Amino acid sequence: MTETRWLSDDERTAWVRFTAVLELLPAALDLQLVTDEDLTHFEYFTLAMLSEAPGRILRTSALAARTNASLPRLSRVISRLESAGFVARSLCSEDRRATNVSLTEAGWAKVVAAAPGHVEAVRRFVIDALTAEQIEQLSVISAAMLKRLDPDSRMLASEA
Amino acid sequence: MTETRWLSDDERTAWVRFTAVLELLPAALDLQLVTDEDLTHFEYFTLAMLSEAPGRILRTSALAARTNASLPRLSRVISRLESAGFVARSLCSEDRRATNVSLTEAGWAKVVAAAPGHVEAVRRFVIDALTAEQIEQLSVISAAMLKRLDPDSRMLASEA
DNA sequence: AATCGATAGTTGCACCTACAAGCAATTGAT
DNA sequence: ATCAATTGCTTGTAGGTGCAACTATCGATT
Repeated sequence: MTETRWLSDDERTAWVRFTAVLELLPAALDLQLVTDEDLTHFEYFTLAMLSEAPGRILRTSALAARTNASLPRLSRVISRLESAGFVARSLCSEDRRATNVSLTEAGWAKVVAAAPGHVEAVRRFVIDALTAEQIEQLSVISAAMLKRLDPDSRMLASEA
Repeated sequence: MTETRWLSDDERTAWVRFTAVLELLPAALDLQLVTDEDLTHFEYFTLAMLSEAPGRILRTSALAARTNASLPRLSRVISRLESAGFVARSLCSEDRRATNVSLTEAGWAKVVAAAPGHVEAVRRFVIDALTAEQIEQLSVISAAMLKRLDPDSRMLASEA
């Protein structure tokens, strides 16, 4: 094994701060959605991805790719959203193993209702805390990290 | 309610990318530690915080503050680390409600063994993906977000 | 010193997620 | 046409975390 390259003081400071953000920000966003809309961030994100899909319908595995969720996880989340009336499952005619998940009217209404509060939280904790220049920097920096974290950009791709 | 201020295109791009990082990075760091060291990132962080404390000992609530954990969560994590032999509980002489948690020799050895791999992962996914200038930008940006997320900087403070 | 409220920590219960096993449908090779 | 391997999704089981309830102790007041 080669010698460990420890972090410099500047690197360490940046990392400690960034780690704190990684810990606190998701919790803060979740809290807003759970208290205001009774949705976890992941549930909201799932509904949001569906709402942006053409026809507001997606196959389960396509939705899993967009939300970076495992199939088992997504399957249960869909079940919950289904019993809340926000999504509906239907069979896929092309491949009878597959299931399509579609956003119901109630689900669409839920996204529309929840979006402003969520965006407001994103502004409060992130966007409005930064200058336009810093937002651009964050964008570039995030892209650089994503190249390492997700080389195939499965997370961002709208499906080839 | 006032009119929603939606995100501009640039803001939205930055946010989508940053969200992906928020989702992928913790999972990537966890994966390295779990597979290589059989420790969750939170367990590692707990041991690391203890290892940096004077005398490698801390009261449970002080440790909870440093790790941003609820007492119930930390209590159970300590129980696990204790049965693994990495930490030990002892009674606090000054306040008999409190418990001190100390790092054992085995716990210290575990941190020492795990640190290089973890730092290497941090480098691989974050530090080495960025220029020195970008690391400085990330540091400043994180600080700005933390001011909103954690106004009292409980997370970073080494306890007043 | 007796008491009431706050604090330190643990535990019961419910929920969410991961991993692995399972079932059904599809694809590819013979 | 048939069988084996793969794919799409669901479910059984185990483990981690949050919230609320609980015990024990401390501190302040009377």
